[in-house]
Amino acid sequence: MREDRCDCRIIHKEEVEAARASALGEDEVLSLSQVFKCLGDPSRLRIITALEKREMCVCDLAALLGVSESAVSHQLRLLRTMRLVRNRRQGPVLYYSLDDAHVSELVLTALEHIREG
Amino acid sequence: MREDRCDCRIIHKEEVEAARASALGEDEVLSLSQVFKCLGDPSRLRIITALEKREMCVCDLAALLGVSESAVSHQLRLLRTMRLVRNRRQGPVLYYSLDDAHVSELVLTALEHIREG
DNA sequence: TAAATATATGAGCATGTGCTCAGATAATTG
DNA sequence: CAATTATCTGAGCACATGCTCATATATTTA
Repeated sequence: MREDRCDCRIIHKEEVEAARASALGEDEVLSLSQVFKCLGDPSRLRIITALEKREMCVCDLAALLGVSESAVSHQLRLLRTMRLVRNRRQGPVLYYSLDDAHVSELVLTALEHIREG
Repeated sequence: MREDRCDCRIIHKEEVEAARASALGEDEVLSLSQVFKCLGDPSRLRIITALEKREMCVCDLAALLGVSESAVSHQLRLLRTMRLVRNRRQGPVLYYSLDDAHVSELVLTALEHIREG
């Protein structure tokens, strides 16, 4: 859609050009947004903050959140897709834990942000 | 809904109790999710990453993203509500910039995460 | 104060999201 | 292998989200 828009409303043309030149690629912006979107849900955040301290299985997470195991399983799939959590199987039970340190770091930084409001 | 669910599906009762005891408060989880949700949109992320390097006004941001000024304005309102950006007025023009260092930090951490995939 | 510029806002609509329900899959047990 | 337990998955529905369009507000200028 960019093509059929006129430039007459641009106040600082050079700033816009500079911003466009240094902007992130479309793919990276999309991946970034998916990671944040994944964190942008209360249920998934409660899962993540629980997993910060211990690994947990699906039915325990469901009990903790007070929602169905199906719902938790759907959420965990999303979190796994974005590599925010991983699991290990022990018999029939899948134990979930955070995938790497970035996840805790993101939550911690955001917590700082809202707490200093 | 938690009350009318039986506990028979809990495998590790003590873990669940411990998790529940150390869980974040409902309000904080909600605020956290709103911050991440705010970051979880490509348009808003493009705004934020542009503002990391320079302050910009609404119409320039609209030109940069290739969307209407109205759309940008709506997004900026959300970002302002979550204290992710702030603005200063210079005559009729509002210049937007990032609100604090947490914002860049969040984006940077998430970038690291997706780049090491 | 009327006109122009820059931005904000509300309503409405198309699309996305998160849940539930029903059923499938995987691992263990008798 | 049948039954049980733990988890996964697809479909469908209620609600949220992000855009556009029309209009309102704010600031400057003539």
